[in-house]
Amino acid sequence: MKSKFYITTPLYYVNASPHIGHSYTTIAADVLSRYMRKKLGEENVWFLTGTDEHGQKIEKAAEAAKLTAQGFADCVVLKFKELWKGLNISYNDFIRTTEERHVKTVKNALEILYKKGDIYEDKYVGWYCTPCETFWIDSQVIDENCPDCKRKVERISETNYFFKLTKYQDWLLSYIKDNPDFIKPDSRKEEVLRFLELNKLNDLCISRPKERLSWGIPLPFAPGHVTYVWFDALVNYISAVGEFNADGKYQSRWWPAQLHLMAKDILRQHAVYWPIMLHALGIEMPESIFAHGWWMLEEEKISKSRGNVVNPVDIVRRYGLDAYRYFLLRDVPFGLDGNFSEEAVIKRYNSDLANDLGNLVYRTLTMIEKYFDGNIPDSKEGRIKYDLKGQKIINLIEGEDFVFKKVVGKAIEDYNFSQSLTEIWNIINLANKYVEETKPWNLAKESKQKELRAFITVLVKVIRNVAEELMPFMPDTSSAILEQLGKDKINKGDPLFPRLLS
RNA sequence: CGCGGGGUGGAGCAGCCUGGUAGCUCGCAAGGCUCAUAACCUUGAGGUCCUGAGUUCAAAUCUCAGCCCCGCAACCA
Repeated sequence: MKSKFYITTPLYYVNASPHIGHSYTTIAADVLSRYMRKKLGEENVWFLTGTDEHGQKIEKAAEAAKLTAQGFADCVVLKFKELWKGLNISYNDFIRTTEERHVKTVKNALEILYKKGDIYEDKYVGWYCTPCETFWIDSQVIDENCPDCKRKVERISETNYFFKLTKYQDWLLSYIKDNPDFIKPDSRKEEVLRFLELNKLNDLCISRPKERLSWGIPLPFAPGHVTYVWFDALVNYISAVGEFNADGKYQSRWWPAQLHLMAKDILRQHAVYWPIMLHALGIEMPESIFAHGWWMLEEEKISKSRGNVVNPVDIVRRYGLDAYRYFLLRDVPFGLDGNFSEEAVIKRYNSDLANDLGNLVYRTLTMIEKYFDGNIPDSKEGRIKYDLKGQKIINLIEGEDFVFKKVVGKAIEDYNFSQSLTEIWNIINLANKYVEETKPWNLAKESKQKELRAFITVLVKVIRNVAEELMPFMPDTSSAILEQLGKDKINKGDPLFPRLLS
């Protein structure tokens, strides 16, 4: 692990409002960023997100909304930014592909590749599906219909510009093989490898004539054409954190990225197009690319006809922000697909947050009020003699090896968020058991103050450590817990997660 | 021969790569306890690990064949 951490989400396409999927990727990136800031220091972490705003779909959507393309994009960007604020996303930078810094870098990149001969002009003859913005060759088209959307395709013949993917296919294949951590998880890496082994890449058409698409970045060497969306969008990862100097050398404090995070549907672009673009530009590869799974909406069939789609804002309003963040990262191992349902959210909320965590904090606070008059016993006051079980727990959290901290951190660094949370819950459960085994109410009756003091100290330490480790996942909850335990006089107040009736 | 994911106690999953007493969470049942949010703790019931064949001393785990389910849509993470 390097001493700095640059992480990105994909640029979200602004042809509509953000949904659960966007929030998933971004929350995961946020958790990693927060964790890394704690580990490496604030100044050594850079978290980038943003929006992809060019292309035909945007142009069309804007038209439908009776706005200019830029005006339309501006509106949707606001929605994204609002959502990120609502989800407590701690991004350092938000880049839009319509910003000058980005446009400039894209143009530079295009120019460099053109001069180098990696972009060339050619006549394209074939079929084009306007709604899909996709080119098809004869064999793919079925009765002059788009194989994807089944609508009529147009026969077109036009001059376009192509990027020489073919030239670098072998290089990419061996790069991926030589760098086993480049594409994660492994199953995805295998997918890409197999794809590269079994197929011959086609050169990528990276332009659209202006007559057909005006909403894009013009090619510097062919002003009658604009760039294709993916060529535009991927470049953001470098345009946001650096620039090309006069010699065409890219310079940046943050590059290369430690991690590009995305969902599995855009792995191809990130694992094939992007590395080749970088390589052709003479730029270092990102350290790794991670493709996570999808959330399947359980009520999908219903929601399609009824039109009520799961909206992150609604879930947060109903169950709270941290419950949402917790659910997404806990319920399904990162990388696999999951099923989203409110029922599942409620289950997690009640059993994990209310019964386990919330209740542990609450019962502990109550005991501090009851047995110690609201003052947390000072652990410095004399040596504390823990009982055997208490000592075991203390060893886990503050023994030489800091086992607890280590296993939680290790899982996060492996991008295994659910595992990390499971480890945290293991110690929460251990603490709940410890209460049962120690029976503090008996100690109180027998006025065993010393024992009681040691007992409470164990619980307080567990809770503090849990809050500490939970910070990247549930920042608000962690702060609330630490604040409560930081007061001179405990006032337990309301439970953190009141049970929900389902 | 389209692509991809998957079939493990009532539900949701882990285990499979690197074969060797089948594990977790929820639910259910009984009991315990009272500091606590009808919470917490203990114990228990419940499984042909899709089918068949093969490899092996040994297969949920490896090989082959077959069956079945899901997505391939949108706001596409």
